[in-house]
Amino acid sequence: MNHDSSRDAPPTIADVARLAGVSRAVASRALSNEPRPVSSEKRERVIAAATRLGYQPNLLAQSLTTKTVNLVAVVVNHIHDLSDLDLFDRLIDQIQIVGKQVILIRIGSVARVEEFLRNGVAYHVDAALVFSDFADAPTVRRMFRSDHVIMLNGLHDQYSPVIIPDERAGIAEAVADAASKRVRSAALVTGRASSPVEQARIRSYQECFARYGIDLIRTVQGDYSYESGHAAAIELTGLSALDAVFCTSDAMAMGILDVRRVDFPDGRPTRFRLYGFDNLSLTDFDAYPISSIGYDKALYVRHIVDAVANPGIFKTSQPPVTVPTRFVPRRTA
Amino acid sequence: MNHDSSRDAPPTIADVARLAGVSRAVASRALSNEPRPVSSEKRERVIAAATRLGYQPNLLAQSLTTKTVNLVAVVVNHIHDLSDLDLFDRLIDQIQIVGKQVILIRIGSVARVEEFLRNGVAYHVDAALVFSDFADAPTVRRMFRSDHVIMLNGLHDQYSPVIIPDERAGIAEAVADAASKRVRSAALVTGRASSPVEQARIRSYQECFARYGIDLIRTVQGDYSYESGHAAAIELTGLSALDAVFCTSDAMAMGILDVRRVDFPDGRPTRFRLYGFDNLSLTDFDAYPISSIGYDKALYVRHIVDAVANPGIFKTSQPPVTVPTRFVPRRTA
DNA sequence: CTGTTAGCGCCTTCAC
DNA sequence: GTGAAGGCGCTAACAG
Repeated sequence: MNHDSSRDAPPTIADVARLAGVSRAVASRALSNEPRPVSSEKRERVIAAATRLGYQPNLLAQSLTTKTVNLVAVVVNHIHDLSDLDLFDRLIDQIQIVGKQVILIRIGSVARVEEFLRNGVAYHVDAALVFSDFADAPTVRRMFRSDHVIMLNGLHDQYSPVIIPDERAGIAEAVADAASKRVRSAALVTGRASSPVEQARIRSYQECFARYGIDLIRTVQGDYSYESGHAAAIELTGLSALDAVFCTSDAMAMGILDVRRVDFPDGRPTRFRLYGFDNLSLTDFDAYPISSIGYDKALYVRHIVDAVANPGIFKTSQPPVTVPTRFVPRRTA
Repeated sequence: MNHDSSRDAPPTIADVARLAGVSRAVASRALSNEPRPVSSEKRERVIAAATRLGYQPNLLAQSLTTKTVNLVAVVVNHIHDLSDLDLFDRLIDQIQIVGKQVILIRIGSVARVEEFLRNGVAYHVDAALVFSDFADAPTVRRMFRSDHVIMLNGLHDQYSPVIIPDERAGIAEAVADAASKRVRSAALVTGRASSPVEQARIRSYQECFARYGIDLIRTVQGDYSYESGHAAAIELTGLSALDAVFCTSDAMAMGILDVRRVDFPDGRPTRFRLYGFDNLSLTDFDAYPISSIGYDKALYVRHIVDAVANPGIFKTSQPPVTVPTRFVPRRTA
């Protein structure tokens, strides 16, 4: 059934060694990426034999002895949000560049986490990058039998490296922008308050509002989605003395913009200013020129990949690596 | 360094067996998902021991004997397009439900394919799902040392299963819709013509135009992106006798809509009708009510996962499994 | 039902 | 520089 090779089972290193007329050990050394003692004559014979057989090493077997699988787990709730597009493509690319492969694990719910733990269906990976907020650090360490979990979801503890956007800075800039435009009253549209990241975000907004004397007259809970933005907009209609609406996701801001589009001719605010969060590349579309808060995704990814590639440098209780966020003005504010 | 277990190295099945006072084989059988002969008394002892140790099987070692890795490679160009969001989340979820994990492999270029082949960094997976059009069937079989590659990119041969949307049907419906609205002349905005899928798509449009006597007065090449839609719109301005514009992606249609928004008050066409392709969930946003062509993504994914889970049923030269597409009217047409 | 044995494919000692 | 031997963790096959 193999349409590119004459033998049935894939060739092993033993086949290569036999064809080259050397021992398995020599074949192994010749094929290694590290410099290992082999006479250059035999090395060439081995490489020729490997090529002829179309030999591909079995990485699984290799991992069994080397204890390094070159596999990185990326654990997510789902890849559904628009903001995911901006991040994961880059992340996967960079992980591959450092010679590792990505196992993408989708954890739609806590039930899924428990199932994983029960059945042990998770590979023993070199590192796990945890975006999902359904799993905390100890759980993930257990899932992958590895201390090398990198927590990106806010559920970290002192034992694992952490990389987080410093959202306070961007929020402060956005609120300062509003204050400079004489905003006195605001509404805040939030996501799921269960996430620690979201809780911190909300606190930052509240602090900044207080600092600038902006009156937070209404908080509406959404779920980051466009639809929940729609709903929030309806809940906010009628509030007359509303100078600005801050949303903790761009998608929700998009929903609000669409409901209140008459108030934004050409995207510019006539009744209230609109601030999003995430700085989606989607806001480059003409129809959604939403002022937002974002960070340098390339830098974020670089920090993550650094942590993956250099497991040694982390020390217990080391402070999180942060990535600065900043306000990105567009027409809606 | 293990913060959830007293021992340093992760426990192996030998540890579990020792603690339970049984042989490794019995422990293995007791922990197996398949029904294997073990006395229920020993089974319980083994399970208790495994729980106490926090034992997680090493899937790598397991694979080495069972010859099945429960790993599926999903090979993509990138996950950048909006249409990807609608598909991959579902796909990964369903693959996990049948008990397999996804290795997501991003092949940004043909150079990357060659690098993969040279370095042999690809795991020996149970199946490879190929969306990327940078790799053809023989290449992918070589990459993964597996005949079980499922080609979804149009580059298939007779030796591997194929699942493709039947795009002709949806295109025919869309063009019929246009014809029924007295469209006589049209422009076509395409993606990269190098892809066989795109070539077939273009041919389908041309055939349908001919059938209904619609005059194809201009073809513009884009790259599926929003930006290329913008550019195409500018290239199309000035064509006076233009009744309809068909795009081979929704993103390009969105770009055109934004440039010509004055011609679509409330999304409804006043000068020409606009047809997209993909039926993005994004077109549920109020700002982009684009008539499109789409298929049932759940059905598509089901066929793919069926093929993954049942490697046996495919026979050489078997015809492709198709998924019907249909026209989805919205306001722009 | 149970335990022993023999590998899976690979790499790494360790003598030579 | 080389090869033989042992072992990574696990399960299949075999005797009992």
